[in-house]
Amino acid sequence: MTKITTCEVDTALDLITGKWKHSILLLLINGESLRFSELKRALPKISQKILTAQLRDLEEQEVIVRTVYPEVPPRVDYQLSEYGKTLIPVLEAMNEWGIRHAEKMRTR
Amino acid sequence: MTKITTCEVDTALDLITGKWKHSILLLLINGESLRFSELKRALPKISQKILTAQLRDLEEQEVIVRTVYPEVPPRVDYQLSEYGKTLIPVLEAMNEWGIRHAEKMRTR
DNA sequence: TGGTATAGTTACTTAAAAGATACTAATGAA
DNA sequence: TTCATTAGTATCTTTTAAGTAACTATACCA
Repeated sequence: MTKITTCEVDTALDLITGKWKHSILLLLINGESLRFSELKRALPKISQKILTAQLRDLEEQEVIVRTVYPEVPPRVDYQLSEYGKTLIPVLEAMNEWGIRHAEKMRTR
Repeated sequence: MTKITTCEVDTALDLITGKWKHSILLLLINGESLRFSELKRALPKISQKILTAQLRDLEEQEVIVRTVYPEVPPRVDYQLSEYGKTLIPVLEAMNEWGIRHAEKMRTR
């Protein structure tokens, strides 16, 4: 077994943490490709500024792909990159743990 | 496949995020049981206040166990609970992803 | 009598993340 | 000519997380 190191875990955490990033990722996992406005609608409480910032972060890490269509009004869509898909097992592990944890907290 | 939900992922994230929590967890995974002062030494830049706060959080979620020995000077040690050990696969998934990500970023 | 050790607490400050609100460019449609 | 649409920016404010520094209790040891 490879030893788990703080540093490598940090790297993965950076991509998932923040109030919104993992929600964005999950939408893109489940919904294929989504426009800016669709993400905004799916996360009604996020502000445009924050949504933009988070998307830019994810794009910079090459986890999502941003496609601009030269139309008016503008159209931009976001999808998980092939690379981003490698995050799915990580989110799955967290999801499974979360389900068990919720159950545990419910029955105590 | 179970659908990954924001809410369950959130639960797991809460336990791992913050500047120090996952480092504390990793120390306890690798080092069995550690005293407050040992954790402090292992994380030289954390303040006592924050270390206490993070440990209390983890204890409240039943992820770690706090044992007080009625001695003077006081002795308190912390260890992963059986339940806490169920987090190991989650950290492992993140660790593996982190290693691959580091490699990718290095070779681009 | 004063110093040392451990595991904290308390009160205050700073930095980082997030939020609110108003604004823009370009085009077509009424 | 004005309005609607989309994907943003720019500025300012608030909230949350983290950090700093000083203080405490208790017993032992010199």
